[in-house]
Amino acid sequence: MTKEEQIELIIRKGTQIFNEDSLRKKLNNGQKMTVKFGADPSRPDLHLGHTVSLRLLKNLQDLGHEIVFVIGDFTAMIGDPSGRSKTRPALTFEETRKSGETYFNQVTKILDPKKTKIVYNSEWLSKMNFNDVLKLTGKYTVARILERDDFANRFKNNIPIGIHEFMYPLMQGYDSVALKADLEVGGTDQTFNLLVGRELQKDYGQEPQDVIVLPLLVGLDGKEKMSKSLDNYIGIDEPANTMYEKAMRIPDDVLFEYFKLTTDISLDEVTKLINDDIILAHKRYAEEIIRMYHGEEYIKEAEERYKTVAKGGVPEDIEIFEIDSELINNGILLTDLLAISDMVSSKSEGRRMIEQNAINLNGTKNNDIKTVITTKNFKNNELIIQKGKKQFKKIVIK
RNA sequence: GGAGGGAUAGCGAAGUGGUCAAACGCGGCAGACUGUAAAUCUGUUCCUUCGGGUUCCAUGGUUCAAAUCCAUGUCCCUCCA
Repeated sequence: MTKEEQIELIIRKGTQIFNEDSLRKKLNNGQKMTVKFGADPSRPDLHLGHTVSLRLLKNLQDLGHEIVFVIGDFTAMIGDPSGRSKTRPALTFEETRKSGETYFNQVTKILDPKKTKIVYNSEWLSKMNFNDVLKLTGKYTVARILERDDFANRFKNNIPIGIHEFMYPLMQGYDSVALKADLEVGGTDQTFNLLVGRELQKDYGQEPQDVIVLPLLVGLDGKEKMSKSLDNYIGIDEPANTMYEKAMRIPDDVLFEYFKLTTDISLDEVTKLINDDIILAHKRYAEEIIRMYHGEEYIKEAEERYKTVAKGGVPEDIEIFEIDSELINNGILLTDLLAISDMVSSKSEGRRMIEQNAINLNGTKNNDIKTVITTKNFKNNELIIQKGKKQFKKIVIK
């Protein structure tokens, strides 16, 4: 690929670019850029959604630019005092460094570690005194902050906004000042914050960074953006088998997006694949991501396995639950077994599952809630319980 | 500082003394149909030894009986200053 082609590829990926002319100039003159990318330290498990940006960053690295990941440890260490996001407890210094390390290890699966740097924004934010903070806040107005969509919505719907939340865009923007960033990359949900960086840099007498806004990858539910917490993700660390399965489950009408955002296959080819045979297109996608994150040699096995399992077969890598022989010898109610092996969250739910004909014991449906499990139900010392189509557990007597 | 409104299951939202384990919608799970897709239809969605037990922000109180009434507290919103 020529340099011109590489540049075009980079430009093409952004849904929005501020400012394209300036970015082209910087890319063309070959001067080494500092490319800023904000990272969320609380969830370092990478999935395909992250790879949309990472792949672009890789393109930039290939042109010789330096990628700087900014870990927002400052806010993470304070925690969110509003109490509404209980999922974000305050982290200790050590914890933030550790997740930074994990982050680095993961992103360098795609990126060149030599051209990748991790920094923590507490390095400069924690040194600011109240004067500095006032100076920073003085650069912006409430009205301008309220331009941001999610603030505007919350305000309109009477959902509280903490003052500190108003500060987040400013803090993120200030990161760009501290780093003297030339370019920042982020998802469409970050557009506002990315632009604040530009404004602040101007105020602090710097050349404003350019910004590439990337589309967000929608999750396997076809609705929400891909995220671990919604469990609609394909992780790049997941086994090839799982990737294959999940790839087949991508809703048809977003498959094109997946190809476009996460692979290098030309869009013409993708269009053809999808129009010709949607199922084959899914398979092709599955092969593609397995090739990228595991290797060619894993494809065949994953495909074979998918075929068997799809036909109603039983996967081979089932989670095992060991049970005391005493319990089995005395006989245990199926509802109880389901509950203690964690297949259902309560005995009541277990009973419902049985009643709804969702439970399969070693391949045979069982809808009697009074079923008692004894050694007779075991074959070669194992009992495979299937709940619904996708959940399996192998019970083994200890 | 003053006046008023509110907090109900994962979420949204009814319910204002017994008929409330709490309508309805979304989401989740399961069954049918399929391509382990979507759409659609059906069932289900606090726990339970199936007798019952524990829920409607918290703590006290009134009552034979409280999600519902009263007191205090916590949090949120609106208007005025």
